[in-house]
Amino acid sequence: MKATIYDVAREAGVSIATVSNVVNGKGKLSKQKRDHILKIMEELEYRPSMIAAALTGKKTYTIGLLVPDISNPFFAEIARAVEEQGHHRGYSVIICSTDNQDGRAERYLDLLEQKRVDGIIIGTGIENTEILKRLLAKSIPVAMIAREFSSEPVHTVVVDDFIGGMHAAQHLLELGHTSFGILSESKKVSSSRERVRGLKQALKDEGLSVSDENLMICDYKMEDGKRKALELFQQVDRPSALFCCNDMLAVGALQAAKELGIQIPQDLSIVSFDNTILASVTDPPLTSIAQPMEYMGKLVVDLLIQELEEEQTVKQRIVLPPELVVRQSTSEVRK
Amino acid sequence: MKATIYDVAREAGVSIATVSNVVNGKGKLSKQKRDHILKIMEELEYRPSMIAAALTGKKTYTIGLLVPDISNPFFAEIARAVEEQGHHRGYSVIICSTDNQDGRAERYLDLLEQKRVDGIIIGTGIENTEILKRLLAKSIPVAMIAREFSSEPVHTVVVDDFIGGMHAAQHLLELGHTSFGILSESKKVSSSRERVRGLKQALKDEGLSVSDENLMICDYKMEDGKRKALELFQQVDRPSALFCCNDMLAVGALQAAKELGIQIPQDLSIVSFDNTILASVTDPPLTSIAQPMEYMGKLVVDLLIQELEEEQTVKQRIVLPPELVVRQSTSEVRK
DNA sequence: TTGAAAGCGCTAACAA
DNA sequence: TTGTTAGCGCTTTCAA
Repeated sequence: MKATIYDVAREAGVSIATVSNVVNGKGKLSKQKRDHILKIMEELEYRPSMIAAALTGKKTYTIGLLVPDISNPFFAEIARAVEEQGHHRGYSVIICSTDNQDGRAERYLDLLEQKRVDGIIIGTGIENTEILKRLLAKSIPVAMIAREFSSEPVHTVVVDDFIGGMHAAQHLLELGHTSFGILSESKKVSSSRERVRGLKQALKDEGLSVSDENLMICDYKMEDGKRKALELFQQVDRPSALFCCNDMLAVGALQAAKELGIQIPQDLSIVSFDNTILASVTDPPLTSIAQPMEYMGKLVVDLLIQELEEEQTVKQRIVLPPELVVRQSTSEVRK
Repeated sequence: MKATIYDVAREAGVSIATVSNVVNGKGKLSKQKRDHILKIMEELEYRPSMIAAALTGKKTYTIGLLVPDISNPFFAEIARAVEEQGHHRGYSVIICSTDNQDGRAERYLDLLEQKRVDGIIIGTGIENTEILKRLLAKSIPVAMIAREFSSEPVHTVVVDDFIGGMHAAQHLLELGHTSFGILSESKKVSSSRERVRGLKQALKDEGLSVSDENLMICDYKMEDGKRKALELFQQVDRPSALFCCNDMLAVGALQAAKELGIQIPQDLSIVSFDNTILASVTDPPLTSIAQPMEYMGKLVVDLLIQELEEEQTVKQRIVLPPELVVRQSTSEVRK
């Protein structure tokens, strides 16, 4: 059976309080006695139960991470950064892939609450704002990453999606494009919404626009990007430039283009968003708006831990600048 | 403050035992009383503490997943499958990226033990077998995925790496190649070792071999694959075919080739392993030996849960067949 | 069918 | 400096 604090105490001839003290580095006791107890713990392979500790009021040192899909490279990189910084600060992370479904998110949130996690990082869109409001009302620390929730103050780390969308537009405009298509995620995903808004705004500034039939709403899956891209490409007036709200969709578009014999970038320029590993390895490599994923992950964790350790109440909203990375999926428009 | 079982009991005018029963669907009590209690729980937003439940002997319904790097697409897909099936069966998963460092793995293992996880899935190479032996000795359920640990019986789900290596060799041999290079991970990674062994065996069967200077040992990072590939490509007798132990390394090799102006597959054929999303989007797309990641993830979880719920002792070792997926990174050798 | 009470492994007063 | 003791929120006999 597993050794408990009682076993150690008995074996060492001290009280459990003393053992507890050496485990937590508290109290003053002779180095000799401490070493002795340490030795006993070693012998008994004693592993203090964080479960029991948590029950007495300590934290669980566990946080939850909600993302649409951990196998999506963007969220995989975010997760890695969160895990890294969490671990560094003494917290473990439980992953929760929501598939962008409110139902799943809600169930996961409930579960995390039951597991008494110390905080939750949300990187997934949640349509029903009630869910988030209820969560916040519970006074369990929450921080958002790569997603916004504007109707309530929450710690947030995002890239300026609107500016990112504008960057994409400006790049395409400089290349002479005048007709545009968009592969976006559902409007409930705040980041995609902003990106599209930024793109449209920049176009509008030049007296241009995107027609409704050229704006395709997709799932966040590659396959759906491909499907919707096929649809888009087969319309009568195919645009000369395509903006994809993330690399996954862009990869789908790339595949659709290949299937239809559309040459990238000669026949069609593509700008994507995120700049994950995918953007650098595709054929051709994708021009993409980069998000500093690693840094963002580190920041949310710090924000969250700051809140739950220092109970500070000023909610921060950190907005990082996106960066255009030009590769080979964009070129001057063919006259 | 959070509602406890006492609050519910008091409010409902029953004992905590009764509340406990309705939470767990045990005991027989009138539908009326049950509904009443359910209603109170709703009102109080009662969320039973799994921490407290775990302390009384119940499980934590949490498992740990050790992988080298969750941001690596292969492990991201494995993680997604593990999370999915875990969630389906009622378990949460804590991710642990070890960077292939024994030290990190050991610390994570200790932590998971303290958190009293119900079981651990290991998908990372651990050099020091003592660590694993100690873990197994503790009678905490363990299952391996995509990695082997042969000196002790453990539940294991792997692809037949040896056969996979042979497949790669056979494909290259059929294309007429006679000189080979290898980008492998460290020998401590059992899967890579077996893949290389399979490749070499198949070559040997044809009277061929790989010279030592053509076998490069890499980190599991893309950058290192590139670095080692550059080294390899700049040798006097550049091989006409390259086998990469995983997609990440192959992507690195692709980049090295591009940098040196080596055409793939005209100047060099590349076969990689894993068939992650990367293989399908690179330029050119990679011929790769596929592992059924999703299925493997589901299987380990089932194996692990079977062990920890039914305390069955016969350790299973499930070996799945790898599958050659031909894309455009391989072609007939140029005479 | 329901309740009282012991106990899970630990922390944190409070005493000694 | 060290020990005693009362919880933390739940499950689980055992009685009623």
